Amino acid sequence: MKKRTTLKELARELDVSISTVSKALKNSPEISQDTINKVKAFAKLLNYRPNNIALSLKNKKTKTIGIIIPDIVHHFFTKVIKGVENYANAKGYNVIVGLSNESFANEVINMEMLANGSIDGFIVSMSRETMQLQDYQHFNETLNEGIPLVMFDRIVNEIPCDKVAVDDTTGAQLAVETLLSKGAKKIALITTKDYVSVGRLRTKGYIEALNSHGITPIPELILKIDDDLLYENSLDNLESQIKTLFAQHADVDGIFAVNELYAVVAMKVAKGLGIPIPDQLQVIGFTDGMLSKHATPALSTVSQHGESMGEKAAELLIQRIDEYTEEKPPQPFSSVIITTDLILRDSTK
Amino acid sequence: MKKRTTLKELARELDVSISTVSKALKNSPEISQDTINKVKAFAKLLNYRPNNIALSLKNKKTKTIGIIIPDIVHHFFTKVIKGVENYANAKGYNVIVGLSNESFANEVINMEMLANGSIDGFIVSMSRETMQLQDYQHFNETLNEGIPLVMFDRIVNEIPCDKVAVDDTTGAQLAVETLLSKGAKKIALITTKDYVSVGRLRTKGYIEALNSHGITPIPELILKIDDDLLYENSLDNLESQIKTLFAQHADVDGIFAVNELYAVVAMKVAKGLGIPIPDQLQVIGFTDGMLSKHATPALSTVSQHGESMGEKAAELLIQRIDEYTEEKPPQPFSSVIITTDLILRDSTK
DNA sequence: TAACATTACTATAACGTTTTCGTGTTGATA
DNA sequence: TATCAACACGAAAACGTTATAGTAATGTTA
Repeated sequence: MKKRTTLKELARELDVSISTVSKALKNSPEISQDTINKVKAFAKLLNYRPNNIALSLKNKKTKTIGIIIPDIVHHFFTKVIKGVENYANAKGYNVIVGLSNESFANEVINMEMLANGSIDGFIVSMSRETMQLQDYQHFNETLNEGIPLVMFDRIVNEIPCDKVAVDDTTGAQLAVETLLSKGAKKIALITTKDYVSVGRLRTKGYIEALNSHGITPIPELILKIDDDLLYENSLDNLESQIKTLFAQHADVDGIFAVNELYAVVAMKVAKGLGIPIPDQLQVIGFTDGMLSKHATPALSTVSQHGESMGEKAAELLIQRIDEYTEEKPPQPFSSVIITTDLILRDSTK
Repeated sequence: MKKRTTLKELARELDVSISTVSKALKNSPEISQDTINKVKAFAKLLNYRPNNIALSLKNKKTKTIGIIIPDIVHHFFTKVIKGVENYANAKGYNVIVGLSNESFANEVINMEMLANGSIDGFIVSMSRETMQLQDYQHFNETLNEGIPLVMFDRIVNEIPCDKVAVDDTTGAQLAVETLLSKGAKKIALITTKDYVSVGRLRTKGYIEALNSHGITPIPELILKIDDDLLYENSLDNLESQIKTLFAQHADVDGIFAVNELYAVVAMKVAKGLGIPIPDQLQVIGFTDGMLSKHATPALSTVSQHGESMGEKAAELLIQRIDEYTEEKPPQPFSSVIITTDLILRDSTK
């Protein structure tokens, strides 16, 4: 268990100054080829590698970016992380992950932990609680300190920063219109409470699609689930609500759900009630994850391209970091929309 | 966009020395209460927070740990990350994620990137390629440099470090024995190639269970899938292999699969062939993820408790880091086994 | 009142780099 | 042979901390 080799040690052993060693390793023209060779050979021998922390301190940049997400067990978020990693690593950045667990306090703590010089910028998707409380002070503080921030997926307009979002409304609209075009007459919606932006927007898409087809949305067909359910095992409540829906509206022949779990649970309930899918009931979900692919029947769904979102977010962030460090004039903030794709599988005709 | 406040600025503004400011903020008895109050008030006013990087350089520890995994889209790995985060954050550590994408080169690059002072220790699950190549040099180098390492899940004995594993063999054995006790006579196995340690060990459990019941394993009933399939969409090959199996051995009445995806695909094929589950065919998988819970029928499975594994790994690592920094005598390496649980659902009788 | 403690600070080194600005040898030039 | 580049290197500051050692100005004691 040896200590890490430092420039100082190399210098001492080679009987030259630290400066010389540093310059030699960087092929400085100030240093003779002879010395360069000697230093390099010796450095390789001792397996010298520069200390990143010292470099970070000197350069005032850490070459790492922090990503704060509500939950990592969600397939969508892991896709985003993967995208961020792809882009960031290629650019020589590391990625540090903070989990808020949908809690405001955790989000704040995590960001504070990282904002003290550990990272050059943030990529964030807000926790549910933050959206509820509408307290965005920690974001604004971060921005004020000169730390760039890119928000994705769960976005709010109040924060002046780059954003990457999914075209939730359009995606939902297309899904519902597809259901209509495939013959569904009475389409139910399973969504989240309105404070979750993505739920709200997808609900909007659902309503717009119906309206544009001259159909008046029926409130009873809209199930607004408390998002807690997603993260606990207590899906029973969701199941019973869906059962009630079927009981009261036996003629529902289409379901659009704002995530794949809701969709899969709906299918499960329907199958339990002996309702054939897609013959009597067609279902479309949102987010193309494991569940959609391997459900029976395979779920038609709106694919969000999480990996692309992550890549785009990383790109925007690193651009912004460069802008700061190179003291370029600030560009206006961009809001990138990643378009969705409708993937038709066996839960639709 | 102000600059970060430093001790130096506080000192200048307050017309005292940097040392005084530093000590005042730490309530040093050397400093008068008067000055302490003044400094603290001013520091709060300017929103001073110490620069982590400078502290890292000084303390020679970064308070962050690196976790290197083959893939983040796997539910099991995200569970582990969550466990690591839980424990690490509670101890004031950050978690930095590196993805190897199952590639040896990526694993090496990622570790090198982090080993240059960015982290205090590693938690690693080897990439598939690394297991194939059996090249563990980067691990040994890391250890030689005094950076502690904890391996989990995909483990190899050659590396002298702490380990956290699942009792793969026992778990598999129990699963197969349960299948037998529930009346299955002819049990097939869907596993990975042998170089994947977990696949090999679970296969061992399968064989031992059969042997202990006086049943001779039939090679044709053992499908060794190339793991590539897991990560691509090309599950078709797997499906066709399973179909062939059913065609040649119509009397197979039990399947044990070494992961949940294989199990779910097997169920899908069986359902396609009109084989009723669990009446005519019982299935048990490994890893309790989304797929298992929401498959129809819900999949009986061996639960690995990924979150506990992550927590344990983090605990071992941080213990080891403390041991290093406090220069305690080295403890022998521990190999912790996280026991599995068999969760019985609807795919078994 | 000289010696010594105590108080409340300040100066400085150190962590491992990079970089700017010297500086002492050479060899060439006038 | 005095002057001046060119060359090859070293010293020192800087990044933001902390910790050790030093130092004035007091107060206390014999």
